[in-house]
Amino acid sequence: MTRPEPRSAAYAAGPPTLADVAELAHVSRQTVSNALNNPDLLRPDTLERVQAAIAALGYTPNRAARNLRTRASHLIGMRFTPAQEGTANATMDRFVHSLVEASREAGYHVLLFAGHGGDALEGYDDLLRSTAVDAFVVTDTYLGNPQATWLEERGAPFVAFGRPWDQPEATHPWVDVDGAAGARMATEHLLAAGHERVAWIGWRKDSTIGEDRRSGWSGAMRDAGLPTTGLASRVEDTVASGAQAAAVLLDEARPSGFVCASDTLAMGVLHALGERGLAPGRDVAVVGFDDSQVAQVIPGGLTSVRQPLEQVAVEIVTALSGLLSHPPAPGPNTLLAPTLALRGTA
Amino acid sequence: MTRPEPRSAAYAAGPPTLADVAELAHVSRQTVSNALNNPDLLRPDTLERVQAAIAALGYTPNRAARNLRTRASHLIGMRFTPAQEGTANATMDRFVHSLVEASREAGYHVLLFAGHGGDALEGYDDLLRSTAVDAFVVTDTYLGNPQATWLEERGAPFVAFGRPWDQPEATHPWVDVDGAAGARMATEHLLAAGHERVAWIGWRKDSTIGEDRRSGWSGAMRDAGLPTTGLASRVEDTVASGAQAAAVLLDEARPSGFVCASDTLAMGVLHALGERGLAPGRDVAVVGFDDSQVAQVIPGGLTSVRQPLEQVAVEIVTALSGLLSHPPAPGPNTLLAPTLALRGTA
DNA sequence: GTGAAAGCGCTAACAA
DNA sequence: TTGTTAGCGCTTTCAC
Repeated sequence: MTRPEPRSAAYAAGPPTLADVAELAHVSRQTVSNALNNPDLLRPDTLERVQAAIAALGYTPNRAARNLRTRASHLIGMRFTPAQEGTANATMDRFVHSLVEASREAGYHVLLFAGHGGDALEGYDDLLRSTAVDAFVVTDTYLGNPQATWLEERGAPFVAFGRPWDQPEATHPWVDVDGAAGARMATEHLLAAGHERVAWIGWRKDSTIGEDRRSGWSGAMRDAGLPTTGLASRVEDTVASGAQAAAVLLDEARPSGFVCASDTLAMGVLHALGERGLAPGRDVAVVGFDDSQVAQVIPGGLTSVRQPLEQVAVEIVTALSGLLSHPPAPGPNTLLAPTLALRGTA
Repeated sequence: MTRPEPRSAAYAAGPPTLADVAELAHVSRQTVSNALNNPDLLRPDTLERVQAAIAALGYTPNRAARNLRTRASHLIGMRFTPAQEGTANATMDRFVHSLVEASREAGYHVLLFAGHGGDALEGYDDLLRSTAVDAFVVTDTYLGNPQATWLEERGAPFVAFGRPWDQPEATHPWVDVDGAAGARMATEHLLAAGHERVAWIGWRKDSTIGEDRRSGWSGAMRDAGLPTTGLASRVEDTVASGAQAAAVLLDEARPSGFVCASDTLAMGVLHALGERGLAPGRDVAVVGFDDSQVAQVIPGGLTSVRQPLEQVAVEIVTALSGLLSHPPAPGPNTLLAPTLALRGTA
């Protein structure tokens, strides 16, 4: 004890420390620490006295000191990429909030960092080497990016939102949403409503996640004994591309319904329908993907596949907790089923 | 120096420490520290040798240790509230990313926390007392919430996104967007296009921010010598409310244009127009507020007032840096002008 | 310009 | 059950 006089809350030059609590409760610093971390070790009356002192001073352990000692920050790092302008993609907002909430319940906070221009890895490297975070949540695995591999090589704990499509040798934990099941659900919904010519507008072939969703559509069509030839289009994820693809399909294949890989593409379809005076939902059915705000607020609403992001976040934090426990207890990877948000277009 | 043998990067049991670098460069630990924090103090050749060692080991200072010593975390805390489902409000996503980016340039990271159910203050209190963050960014001042006052009482450094409308005695730094100027800009745009009966659909009167925006509309109308009687409506921020308000106004006041306090309300107007077979932009002009994804992707696009969130973030971080420097240098509060994103509806 | 010593606030190991 | 000792990795005096 080097500090000459203890600081009361009223005269605090800074937040109270363990020593202040100890002095007030007439115990040693270690006993206060135990009261916090191993309350079972204390005699009930001592514990009570210490807790009273803690409450009286409004004491909360200093994070930096605790982090230094325990070699843990209780921080989860995540690279935050904003929704692209001009698209309807908006899963991030919902996911981040879910992650923050789920992390809190597990005693963690979420630290955001940006991809430093070209080098996405730099942010990870910095945080890792400075031991600023305990683990990462990697969200953009679908880009075929090297982050997962890179982190795995370094033995950095992380959980991916998204399966390691391109890395069959990957062994890291992941949580994902079954996109194929989502597209199948959407397609079967249209088939059940009597549609027979259901078209697909998806992403370019190099998008594994897009191909996965597409397989849900083609599988459902095949299972129903319906042809798919000429009914599919692979384009960029923009409204204009969706509109253009829809126009071509309407001319050449006369579909009565569209299932799309994204709400952005679905908006393109609505655009194309509008230009032909066709009413979405009545003349032609449309289903999007992601249940974005756009799907929710456009007149009539856009039927869309909704990812259970809250559940994804919970599973990710569970996996993370397992990973960070001693000894590490990697849980099973989980594949969650999406739901279909029914609205006016289907 | 208690560690028996230095750890090379190859045999690292953990990340290298200052001592490892010192040993490799044949200098003392303090010299390495100086090389990092006060390079001017070193002789060029020593500096070079130390830097080589740092690079060789891939050394990055341990955050927890540095934080403990310097009593700073280089973390900025922010309460993250997700966009409400069923609305078009989506400023958070863009703002958070801008903040992360601006913070990075100033050497900070962003730590997110959730409002613990009812008690929004709890999250702030925890982080503050555990000295987990250096400062806060407070975004939801418009709710008339007590956070700003609460933080100010405790002398906690923070910058608000939003003026302290309800607290005239507040002296904390803030950055805001001039909502009145935005609504005025939108209104004047319609007036310049020949509209004379421009209606306003805004929020309830207890929303100061809503009243501010409304004043931009009414001011522009007054300046143009036009009447506003019967041309305004105050409703809840939902699509349904917007649609209902638009329907009433169309029946009773025959406006040729609408300016709305949000894109959500503007979508309601589009809804109402659609039901009457009126074409947005051609028959009736509509302007929203926030330039959400919805505004960007609906067929034809929704003209909307766009907040300069990137700039807001930069100003906030600037203010924060001033606040956290020694001695604190509070900058001037800044009020930024929005722009008008012109699209099909106006 | 460089090195030695001290200590930030906490917790792990051990002693009493 | 409680207290003592040591030290996490870093930076800040202060000698040299």
